[in-house]
Amino acid sequence: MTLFQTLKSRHLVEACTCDEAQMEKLLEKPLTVYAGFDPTAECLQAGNFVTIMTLAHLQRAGHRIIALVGGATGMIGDPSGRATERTLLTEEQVHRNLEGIKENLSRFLKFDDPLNPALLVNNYDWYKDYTLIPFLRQIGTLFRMKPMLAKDSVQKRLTAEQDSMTFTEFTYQILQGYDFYHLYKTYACTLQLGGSDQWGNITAGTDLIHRTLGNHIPVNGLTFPLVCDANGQKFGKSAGNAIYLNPEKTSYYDFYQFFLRTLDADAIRYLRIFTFLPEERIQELAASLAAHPEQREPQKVLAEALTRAVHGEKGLSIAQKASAVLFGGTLEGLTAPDLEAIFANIPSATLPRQAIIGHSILDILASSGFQKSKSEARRLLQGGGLSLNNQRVGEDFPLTPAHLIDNRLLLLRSGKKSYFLLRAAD
RNA sequence: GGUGGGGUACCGAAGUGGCCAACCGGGGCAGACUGUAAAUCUGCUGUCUCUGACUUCCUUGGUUCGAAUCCAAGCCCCACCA
Repeated sequence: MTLFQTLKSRHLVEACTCDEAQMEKLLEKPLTVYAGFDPTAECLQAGNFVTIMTLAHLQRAGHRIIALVGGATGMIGDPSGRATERTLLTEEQVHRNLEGIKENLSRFLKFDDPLNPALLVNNYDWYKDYTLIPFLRQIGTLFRMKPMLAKDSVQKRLTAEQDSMTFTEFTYQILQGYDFYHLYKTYACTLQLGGSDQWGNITAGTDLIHRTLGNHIPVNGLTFPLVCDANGQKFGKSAGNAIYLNPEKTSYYDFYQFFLRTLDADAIRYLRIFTFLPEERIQELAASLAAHPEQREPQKVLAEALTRAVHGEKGLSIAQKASAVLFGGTLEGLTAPDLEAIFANIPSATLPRQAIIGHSILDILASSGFQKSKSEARRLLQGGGLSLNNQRVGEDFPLTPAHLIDNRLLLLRSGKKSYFLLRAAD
């Protein structure tokens, strides 16, 4: 199977700037390939996995990988797929984010491979010293208005009813296009990868290179589809919150659970996209899903593979242990340190002991910050959705020292999976 | 700049003097059923000292026994024209 066929079978191909047969042939020889990452957060998100996996496939096949972090473009904001303008990041934020992103990427891409190391570049490096006039003279002159205005991302914003596009955002495609030009000149990079929403930005680059250096220059773009779940929701969000790779932002447990909760209809496709499991194994899991859907074998394999890749054996083990405790039932035999470890990243609060003992559970729910207001707490309690130390609580009552695990912890839970740890301080 | 329309809870959207903490839909939160699935059904969704009280319907003043609803001024948004 050729690399291109592999990518196709893994749902990682949407479109390319040349025809597919040509692309298939191109990928047979080692190329230098790049894809961009927005440094909008201090770490990457599950939504970045598709890009990462595609790059990883290419690196495994012997291509040289460049991960471009958009230090400069991140300060501008990509208008693609957005109805409104992004909040601009500060310079310090972007620099902080770079470090985290490299760390995340290194879980999937080899940056220190002696034969074929991946590269990490930051486009801030080649834009930072530009001042306005040289930029306009040297780079601005390379672009033509008509194609820029014709871009889908621009048209959508210009015709949008509210909130029009700023010049700053409009300039984004110049930077993005010039990135490709720069990487071609510097690293002989000839292929750019991106999500299908990046089409306009990718062609801005290939067009630029063709126009300035000649149509014979073999630069191309390859896009992969944006991943949505069977309900049409964009992949990588859980209840509106992004799933981050950084355990401080998304706990091992939440990360693992996110994949474990994958819909049946998505599980097999996700295995193809997000893991390197061979097709035979995936077929087995598909059969397992069909025969015993309640076992959720594919989901378990998926969650395990990704948690291990991102968080290592240690993170996986914590996530699994936590899952067992949280879905197994009682907290029998668990000590406060156990709970602290399992719930390390779960929302928590510390209150003085005298603010807990003798106070009603209702007051505690609100005063700890677990529930937004006392009314909300009351509704939760009346609706039968509250558990204390994994035991359903039906009505209000005052707390006694007996409720404290190891004399210092309270485990509150709303519904089935929303936990909150309350510590008593002396 | 001119003319017209509009600002109601997380979003959309009713309500145009008392029956309004405000119909309805979406979303969200719980409950039942389940496989930590989907679908479905049920309840809740301003705050509190919670069978009642309090603060809300852009802002500020006013009319009135009583205003989200009427009046005035201001702020903001939209459409068409220039």
